[in-house]
This record gives sequence, C-alpha cells and structure tokens, in this order.
Amino acid sequence: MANKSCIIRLSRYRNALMRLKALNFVKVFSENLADAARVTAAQVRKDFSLFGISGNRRGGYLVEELLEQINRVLGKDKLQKFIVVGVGNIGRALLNYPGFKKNEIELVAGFDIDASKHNREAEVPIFLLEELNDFVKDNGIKFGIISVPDFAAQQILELMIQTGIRGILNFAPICLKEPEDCVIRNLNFETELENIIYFTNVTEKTEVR
Amino acid sequence: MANKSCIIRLSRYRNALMRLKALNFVKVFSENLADAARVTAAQVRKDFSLFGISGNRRGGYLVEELLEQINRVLGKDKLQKFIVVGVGNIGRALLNYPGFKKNEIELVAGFDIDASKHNREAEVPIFLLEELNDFVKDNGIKFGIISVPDFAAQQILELMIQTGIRGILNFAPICLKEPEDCVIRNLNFETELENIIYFTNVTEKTEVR
DNA sequence: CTATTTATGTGAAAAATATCACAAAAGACT
DNA sequence: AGTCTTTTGTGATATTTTTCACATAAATAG
Repeated sequence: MANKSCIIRLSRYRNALMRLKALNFVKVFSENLADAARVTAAQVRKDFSLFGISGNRRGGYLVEELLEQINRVLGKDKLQKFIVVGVGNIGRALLNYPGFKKNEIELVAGFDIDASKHNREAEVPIFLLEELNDFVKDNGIKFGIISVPDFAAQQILELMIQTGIRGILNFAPICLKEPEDCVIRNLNFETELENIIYFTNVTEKTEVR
Repeated sequence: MANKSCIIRLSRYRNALMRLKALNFVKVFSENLADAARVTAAQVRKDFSLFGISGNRRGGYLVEELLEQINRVLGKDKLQKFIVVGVGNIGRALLNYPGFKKNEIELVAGFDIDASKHNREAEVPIFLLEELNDFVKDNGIKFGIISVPDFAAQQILELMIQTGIRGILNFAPICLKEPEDCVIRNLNFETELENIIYFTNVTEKTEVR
C-alpha cells in the first residue's frame, strides 16, 4: 500500500509535469521526474507501478496522460474544499495563498472565535466559530485546517470531527491524535526549523573530518 | 545515525516536556512521551538510546534533565537566528509568528525585492534583497527561510548559499536541490493538502468494507 | 527484416526503520 | 534483607522502504 512519502512524491511528479505541460513538452522519462522530485528513477517507476500507472517502454511517458493518471490518484479530478479554523497569522496567510486555486484546492471559508475577524463580505468569508457546524454540513465539506493556538487545538479538533470533517492539517504546535476514520497531519514550523538546525550542524561536523 | 523522523520525534518529546515542566511535573515515563508524540514507548527509548540519553530504571526520566539533554541535541542551548527571504503571505506570517521566540529560534530580518515592503523600523526589520549578503555576513547567520514565488526560488537559493547560509526551509512550491554541505527542507502546502485528500479518501474506502 | 539501442516494469536483494521481548536495575513493600 | 514490581535499555526480529539488476517491449538504424 502507498505510504505518505509515496504520495508526497506523486505530488512532486505532478508539480513537475504541470511545468512541463506549460512548456508544451509531450514526453517525459522517469529520469527527468526523478531529477525534479530529487529521487531515483527506479523509485519513480516503482511508485507508478504501485498505482498501475504505466508508460511506453523505450518511449517514456506522455506528459498529458501521466498527469491525468496522477490527478486521479490524488483526487484532483474534482475540486476539494477546505475550511480554515483560526484566522491568525497562519490562517490568514493560507486564505490568501494564491497557489491553491489553480490546483483544484479551494479554501472556502475561515472561522474564528474572535468577532472582530468576522467578515461575511470578504472574498473568502470569515465566519464565527458558532457557524462552523452548519456551514460544513450545508456544504458537505470534508477537509479542514487548524491554525489556532495550541490550547484550543484539541477542542477545535473535536468540533470539526463532529461536524463531519474527515481530513485535517494541523498547524497548532501540539500533536493531535488521529481518531478512528479520520486523517490528521501535524505540521509544526518549529519542528521543521529544529530539523534544519540539527542536520545543518551534523553536516558541518561531518564535513570537517 | 539519526534520521529525519527521529529528530521530528525528539522535537515532539521536547514539546511535551515543556508542557510538563510548566505543570511542575518532575518525572516522566517513556509511555507518557509516547502518547504525546503518537509513537510507541519502545520507540521513545530507542530514540534516546541513539543519543546516549538515559533515565532511571523503574524511575522514568527527570523532566528537567531530559529536556536539557534533548535541547543539547537539537541545538537549543543557544539562540538560532534565521532570516526570511520573501515577505509575502507566508513570509509575513512567519515573521509575526509568536511561537519561535520562546524556543531559542529568532527570525531576525526579512528581505524582499519589493521596495514597498522595506521597513527598517519594524520590530523585525524588512530590508531590500541587495542588503542580504552584508547582513548575513555581518551577523554570522547560518539559517534561512525561502518564501518567494516558485520562479524566483532557485536564484534566491544560490544567493543565500553564496552569503554563507547553510540550512534552509523552502516554502516555494518547487523542489530545490540540496547543494554540497547545505541542508534544505522543501515544504509545500499543496503537497500537504494532497496528502490529506488522498489518505482521507483511502480511509473512507477501506472503512466501507 | 534483423540487430541494436534504450526505457520501462518488476521480482529479488539490500538498507533503513520500527517493534518485540526480556534481562537488568532500582524503588517499594513486607 | 529479601521479594516483588515496574520501567528502562537494547539485542534480536520483523516490517517497511528503497535500490538493484535485468528481462521485456518498442523504436530506430542498418
């Protein structure tokens, strides 16, 4: 079965393919995608084989066709709607991030407990937290982003699950537990920076000798 | 040798320990940390053993002591300074993110090619891109964050490396190549969301049968 | 039309990572 | 002081993930 890294790689291949398509490329080889995603060519082919994606021996892959197949795997054949709970620094940045729209991902609304952030008229409207339940149910939203402070995260999680949300990206700096039949990815900026700090120091040390 | 996931886990243990410390906890067991980081207790102990971190048989670990040891591994025994290149949505959100300060990470300056974002007087000053080289060299900065649009990322990377930066977190939606003796972590919001979409759909499907 | 070249697709092998399971240490209890 | 209980620390084992290597298919050249 596909694991997380495998799906990350598929996203990266897709990314590269989109660029190639924009440049009117027709064919691509596993080697090229490997370069773009910083992996080996064998890995690319193994990944494809896992999803029954196949190309042409000696001929590589057709960009258009491959893209379509990856899109199907990644659920990019239809628009996926997310809501954002917590319109602070990060929440706002995400809501304004222009990269999503062109990739079948749409952040359709923000929610915040603070009434001063409330704004029904904005391009992406910001509602009060109380309105979350109705909005999610009325619009059949399946995905959400948590960008509230750590102390509120667990409670927001429970609320989101109750409303019917099934996939969550959590930016709050606390590791949320994945409930049954729900997917959570915990992403923490500090942790990311600490990773960089650690490996930069290790690299330096090994470089010396 | 320690791998990336291992360091992520250490960060999570640390996070939990900070909370425990704030609650005046003195002791902690591998089991507790496992719960906090969503892993097994054996994993926690294995991770510690890798870094020669040890506790007391039957007595668990002393919160204070353990925290100190993890801090040493993660380079938290001194303040680590980062600069941010690209003061758009994400760059600005990071610069304003309050979580870093209390954890020995400081974003000390932003840089942008757009003069209208220039602001020497802000709490965290925003300089022109031209000033990057001098600033990094004068202040001995080792770490940076890239939050520019995709088309500019490669060029900014090269510039940053030239100035002497050795560890980079890249938010631009393109997979940057790690040059010799430099550490890069590529983080892409879309990719993260695509991951959630995929696994949420898979979970649903497996739930059905 | 045959030989040659070049990529794919995939079992088999290797490497990396996580779990198990249990001996050893140390506090607790009698 | 001795027994019991609990939790660590870690080899051994299992699992997961990646890489290798090569048979296979298709295009091209002679």
